[in-house]
Amino acid sequence: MSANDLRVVKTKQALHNALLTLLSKKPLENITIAEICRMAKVNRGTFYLHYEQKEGLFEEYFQEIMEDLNNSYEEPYRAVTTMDKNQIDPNTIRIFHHIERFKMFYRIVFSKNVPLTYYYMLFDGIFSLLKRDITIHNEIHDEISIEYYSAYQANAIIGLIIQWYRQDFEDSVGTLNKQLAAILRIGEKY
Amino acid sequence: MSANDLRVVKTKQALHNALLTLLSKKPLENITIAEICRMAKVNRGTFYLHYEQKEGLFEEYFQEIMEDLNNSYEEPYRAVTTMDKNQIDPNTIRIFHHIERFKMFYRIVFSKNVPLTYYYMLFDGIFSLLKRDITIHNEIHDEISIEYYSAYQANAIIGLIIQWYRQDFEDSVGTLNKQLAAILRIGEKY
DNA sequence: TTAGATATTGAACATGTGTTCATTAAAATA
DNA sequence: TATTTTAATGAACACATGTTCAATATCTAA
Repeated sequence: MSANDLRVVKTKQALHNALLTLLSKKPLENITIAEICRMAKVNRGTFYLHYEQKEGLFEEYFQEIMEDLNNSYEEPYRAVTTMDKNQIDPNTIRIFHHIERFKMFYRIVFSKNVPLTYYYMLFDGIFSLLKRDITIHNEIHDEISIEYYSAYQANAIIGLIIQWYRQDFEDSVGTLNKQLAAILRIGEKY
Repeated sequence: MSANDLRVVKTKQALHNALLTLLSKKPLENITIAEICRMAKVNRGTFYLHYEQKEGLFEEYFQEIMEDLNNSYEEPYRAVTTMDKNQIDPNTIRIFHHIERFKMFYRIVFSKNVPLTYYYMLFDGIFSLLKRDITIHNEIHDEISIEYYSAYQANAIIGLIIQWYRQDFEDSVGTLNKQLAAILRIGEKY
């Protein structure tokens, strides 16, 4: 199943377009494989040649979005994990910008009938970014595992995003940034 | 559909037992509604009279488990959110005990093909507990929303659990408690 | 205990899933 | 361009989903 074969490229493109069209009309959970194939004019058997479930198709979009997350990150967010938390400029925290930018996708990712897979993709994305920074700045006690610490921090941020999502992303990106900055400052109060 | 009607009780019991038996043999995702009904000797139409998906059936178990979480909590965990983080006795953090106790269930909850619903049920459970404590001790700046803060802390803990789950719960409960205590102590270093 | 209420059943239907296989069409490459 | 390789197709299969409806069985309340 050579990925360069024009036939493969054409088929996948057709499926992508069909899914995107359908997603603009109804949620992923109500879209059937048969439906996607009918719209893409691709044989249903061919679908199974490339994917196991419709979720596999959706995941291909997700990859691109995760790349944007990586790009969004770059410099800025790492400030959060460094020592001088008072010095954080909330506007340098790019992750909430990224979520807002792909709001439409994240509404799917966080909807309750969708499989956990997408959640894990987001988690892994943030996890890697944080882990890299934490390792670089190795600002950690011996007693703490970098894995656990990264998982803790990554999912904490997703916690904010869940809360945000549940109000349909009504708060501004600035609000989210400020909340995060304030929470991170709490530890220092005492 | 009176919940007291003996016929209803009998039907639900049969479905519960069937699901439990099947779950001991294979993951939820590979169990079909038709299969559950065959085993329970309940008409498939009757299933749809009570539930929409097999997940609805599973959720009824989840309720009981969430009650255990509430009981597990009680006094102890609240120490985590109080000010003197140095004083935490890791053994008072009961949540990881709870997870370990229902390991078998949480293996399902965290498996990637399962819908997000269960994750949210766990999240909401921890969220409420934390929110209650945070409100009681109201140890928070004006600038921080209790909702966001609770979501942050609740999901952070689930982050640890995810990491734990991914190593198939090999670490001991004590290890998890120590990791959490150590992480919470970090903020105070500076 | 009986009469009325209602949960359960079985059958049927249109549609979706996941798989197989021989045939056909389109690509790669020599 | 001709040949070879291989992706896509269409048809068929057994099974699952979700829904409807009249007939039946079982409960509740009088």
